[in-house]
Amino acid sequence: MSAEINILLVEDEPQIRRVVRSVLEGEGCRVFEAETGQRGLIEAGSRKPDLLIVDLGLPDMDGIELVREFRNWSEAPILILSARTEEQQKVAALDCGADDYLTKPFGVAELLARVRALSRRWGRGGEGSPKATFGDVTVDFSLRAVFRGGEPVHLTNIEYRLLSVLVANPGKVMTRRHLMREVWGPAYSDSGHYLRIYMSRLRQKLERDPAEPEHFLTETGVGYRFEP
Amino acid sequence: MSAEINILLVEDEPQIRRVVRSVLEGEGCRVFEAETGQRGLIEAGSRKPDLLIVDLGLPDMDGIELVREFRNWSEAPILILSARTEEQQKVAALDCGADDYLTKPFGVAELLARVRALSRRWGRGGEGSPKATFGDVTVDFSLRAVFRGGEPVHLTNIEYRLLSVLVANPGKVMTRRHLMREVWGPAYSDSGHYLRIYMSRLRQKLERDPAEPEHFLTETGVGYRFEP
DNA sequence: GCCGGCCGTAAAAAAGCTGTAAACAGGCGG
DNA sequence: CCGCCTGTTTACAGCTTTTTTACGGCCGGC
Repeated sequence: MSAEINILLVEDEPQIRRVVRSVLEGEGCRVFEAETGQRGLIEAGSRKPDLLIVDLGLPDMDGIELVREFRNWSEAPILILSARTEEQQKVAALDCGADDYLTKPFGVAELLARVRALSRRWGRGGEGSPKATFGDVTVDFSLRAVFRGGEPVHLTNIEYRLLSVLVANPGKVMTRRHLMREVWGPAYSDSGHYLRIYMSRLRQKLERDPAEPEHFLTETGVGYRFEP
Repeated sequence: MSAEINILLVEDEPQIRRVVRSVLEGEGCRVFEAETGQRGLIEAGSRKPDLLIVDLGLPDMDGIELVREFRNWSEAPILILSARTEEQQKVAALDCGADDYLTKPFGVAELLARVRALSRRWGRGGEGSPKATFGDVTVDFSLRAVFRGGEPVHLTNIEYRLLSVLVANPGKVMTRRHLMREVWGPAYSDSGHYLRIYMSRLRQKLERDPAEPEHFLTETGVGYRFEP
């Protein structure tokens, strides 16, 4: 879930810092800390966090000011922590660009759930998209797109499915039977004629020299093998 | 700000419905109401709200169940209202796909601020301002308006929704099924005939040469892809 | 060297999918 | 009541993908 994301925590109370940090790190996040607003802005600039958690009651500056500054150059989601329950505070913070507002005291489970909700929204199509790379080719599975040297390569449905199965099992010999079942479904019992045709097409589209394939190798009498 | 956006309010208590409706309409939103979870799902399917506000304590079904169902076909933001303050409730709702959780009693100003925060996030296609640009076309999500070379282009409801979904996922292949669910709702299982028609209209209105589209590309056998 | 199985490529034919125009229906305002 | 706008249905021409069909090369056995 929120694994692998970077979080910057701007909070002056050491106890809260400690508990928040430990619980977030328990979820696999990387947590950076800042004790003051000034320090927070500097850390934000250098760490490029994916999520900002800010206490409104900082000693040196108003948290809202920090939010406003941060929003000048980053779209990352912001979660406000605050002891103040006045509605006006919440409205001001949210309208300045914060995305959520949690009043102290809060439960860690709720904090985690809100962090998850924010990072779930934010993570769309951005960073953690699963990709595979070999030679000058990259396959982006979440985009369902293939690029070669930066240029997009158009693959047919069958071509893409075949490629997916092969790339998902690098180095492993895939029997013709298995490949055909994965791509055409269990009904097809063709001796593997289709496979030769589509392998040929894949090689022509993705291999440097289709006559001497480097990545899509044939295992005579058995099937094919993908080598990154 | 939140002008022109459609909101569906699922709430069984008439008083709360009345106050929420009036305050949201005061901000220029269109508000639809549903008294039960069943009715809420039906309304959601037909009204295609841009934002869903749900009371967890519905008479006929658990609000969480509604959230889960809705999330099957739409990614619109969800704001939970609830009298329950137990942390477990909040965690469950947020983890099922809700984006924010507000406990009763709440202030209308805070409600509005949270609605603003959610709808502000929602239109984010690109960077900075809630606008998207490609070729000589700009889409202003907060105005729900489309301009081409500075001149306004009129899009019908369906055309606009389709455009929004596509533009929100640049470079990604969107399956016909997914597009239809986002635009027409979960009920439609049409094989994708509508889609071709409205794609054609979008291209005629927004592409330089509709016969050779540069931005709205078709992935034969799969769906469509938007390329900025 | 000859033969037979296996493999790769290149076409043509069939099937299925796609784009566009145009007719039809229903709501809404004048 | 009428006309306009929107969304839906229908029809058809054109294109892409898939499947079929055909042909030539490689390699080991004999």
